[in-house]
Amino acid sequence: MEQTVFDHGHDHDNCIADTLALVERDCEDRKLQLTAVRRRALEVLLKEHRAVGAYEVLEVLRAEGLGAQPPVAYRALKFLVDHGFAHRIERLNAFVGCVHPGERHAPSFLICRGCSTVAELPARRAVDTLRDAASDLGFTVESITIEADGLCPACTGGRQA
Amino acid sequence: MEQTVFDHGHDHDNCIADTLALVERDCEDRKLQLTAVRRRALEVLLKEHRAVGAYEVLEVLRAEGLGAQPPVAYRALKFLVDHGFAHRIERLNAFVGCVHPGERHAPSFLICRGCSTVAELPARRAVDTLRDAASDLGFTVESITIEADGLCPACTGGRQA
DNA sequence: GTATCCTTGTTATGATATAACATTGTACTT
DNA sequence: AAGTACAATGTTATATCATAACAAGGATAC
Repeated sequence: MEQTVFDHGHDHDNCIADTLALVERDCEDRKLQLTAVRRRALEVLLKEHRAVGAYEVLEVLRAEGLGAQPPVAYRALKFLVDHGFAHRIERLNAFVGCVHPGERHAPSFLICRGCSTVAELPARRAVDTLRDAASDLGFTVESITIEADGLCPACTGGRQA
Repeated sequence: MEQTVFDHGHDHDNCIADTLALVERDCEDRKLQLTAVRRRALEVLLKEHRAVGAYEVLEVLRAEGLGAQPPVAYRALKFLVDHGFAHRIERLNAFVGCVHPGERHAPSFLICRGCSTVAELPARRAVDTLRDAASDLGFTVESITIEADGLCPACTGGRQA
């Protein structure tokens, strides 16, 4: 079974550090500038496996003198999303750090409405199927969003009904 | 192959009338009030196989004295979505009329970035697969969004690159 | 070292969405 | 027909999400 953020025993400090290291590496390889603003924005996302709004990222940046206006946050987030270091969660108009930065992947997301935790699951099969079906209709797919709302293991059985 | 709004020769007037009739029927059966506001909102959506924003719906309602403030439009749209007569397109923060009202179905959407046309495709398989995968992780799925952005047949090969 | 491009800073505004509360309409009961 | 309970609408005000447009600073490449 896939390892996800719902699992216990996932070492979060290393999880952040490892992902950051991967992203740094990737940026060097691809000559991308992981500037202070962008790096900090990514750290904010990675700190929690939860969808974080642009204005929430902005608050942190602002508190640290890294940018005070919305476009700063939106631009940093756009950079992260464009290069596969973060994903936009359409249901929430918010963002999560990517747990497989750099790797080509076809993610789907499980979004808990109890705690806002977002888990990323591979959805290669579903994506290929949809692409093929679209192609049969003459529709050229450029990007796909697959998101499920519901309750995570920790929030199931509680009072979130 | 599935019949979609990309097909030529689809008789749009009948398409609207037929869908409305189905919805009326369904509302009677289920004792739902298809009020003037709700009915008109649905007509606006059905008129075009395109995602329509809440404020665009509101403009029509306002012009016809059916409600002047945003909550009126949002409430009508919520009614339509809640009862399966319309779908929300997360990518666009907008709405489309459902082409299979009443029927239980697991829709996915092809969204053309050229002309904003939205086609609905069945995605039973993908939905079941995701549900199962989530279930294995202890996550209870309540609703699923599957959306693809791209170019429809008519817009492909043009200057929309 | 200067031209170029990328990134950031800032102002202003646009677009989407809902909370809260008052009023009206509908349908069911007696 | 009056009462009552609930559903739907109307309205004000405001929250939340997002970007256009332009100015200035910083990195890189010749």
